[in-house]
Amino acid sequence: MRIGELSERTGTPRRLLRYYEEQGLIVPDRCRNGYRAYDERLVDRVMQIRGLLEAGLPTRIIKQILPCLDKPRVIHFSDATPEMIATLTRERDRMTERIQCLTRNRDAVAEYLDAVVGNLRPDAAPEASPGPSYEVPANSAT
Amino acid sequence: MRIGELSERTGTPRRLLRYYEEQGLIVPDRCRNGYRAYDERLVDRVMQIRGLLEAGLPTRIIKQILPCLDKPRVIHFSDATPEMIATLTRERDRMTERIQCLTRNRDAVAEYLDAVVGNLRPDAAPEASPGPSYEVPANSAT
DNA sequence: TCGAACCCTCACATTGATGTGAAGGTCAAG
DNA sequence: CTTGACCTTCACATCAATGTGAGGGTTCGA
Repeated sequence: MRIGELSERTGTPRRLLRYYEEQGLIVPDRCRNGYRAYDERLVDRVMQIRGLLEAGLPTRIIKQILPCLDKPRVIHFSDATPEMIATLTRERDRMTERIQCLTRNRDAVAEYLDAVVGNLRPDAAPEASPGPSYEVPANSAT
Repeated sequence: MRIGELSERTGTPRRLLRYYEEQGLIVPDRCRNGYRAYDERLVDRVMQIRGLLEAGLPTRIIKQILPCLDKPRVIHFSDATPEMIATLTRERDRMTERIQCLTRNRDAVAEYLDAVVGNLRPDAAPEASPGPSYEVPANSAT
């Protein structure tokens, strides 16, 4: 497929697809006329890239971990230098930290929301703890 | 404490502490001489901010979710406008997506690492062995 | 043959999070 | 009083990710 279709299917601006290529994250073929030709599998890959970028990983790191994520478990020993192992280990741990931080804070936000909508919408929420120190204003329904 | 101590205790450049203040994420007092005076609790708060930034949240969003995270569960109903509820819900869901994306990819990296160090020596310095790619025979769990 | 809808490269602009440094005020110790 | 280690504000620089558009080629259907 060409860049326009990939762009639509991934919700990614063409500009960024070219940028990811420039950063070495994806490597499309070229048609005879110079147009980029993307493999079907790049749809998933692009969304994976976007997710990782969204989660704060820089392209430099994404480029390094992408080869680990291919379906047929193939170990490229040329990539398995000591530095690469160290990098991957470090990134794995950093990702774990991010996950923990995000989880903690997501749960706190969710708890807050439960408390708020529990007061505003008594039909949708299960019983929250009896209100310790927050007060319900007299607000109109919905 | 003053900015230098907070900087050291959080591993955060002074520049960034002033930046976070400019963005409304932290609000230090001021001594009579104009120096910023930080409360002890800001140590945790700054590290929380850094974690969230690291995880890809912009300061604009962090500013909005921070008030939900205070220990004594106090609902500020002035913040509980419909737009605020919508924002928090959206951000909660985005955080969940990030967590899922990070978890998937972290696990893949971890699996890859397990396979690699499972073949090399898990503890000693691995050797830089040039060579082609190998298919790793079906490996069991660690 | 023309126009619309694609594609290309190149290049500059912007945004958010940072780095860096200048010019100067405060304060404790020598 | 001076020096050094703090602090202040201001401002410009950088970096990665992204926006935007100019200038131009390709393909296809009316």
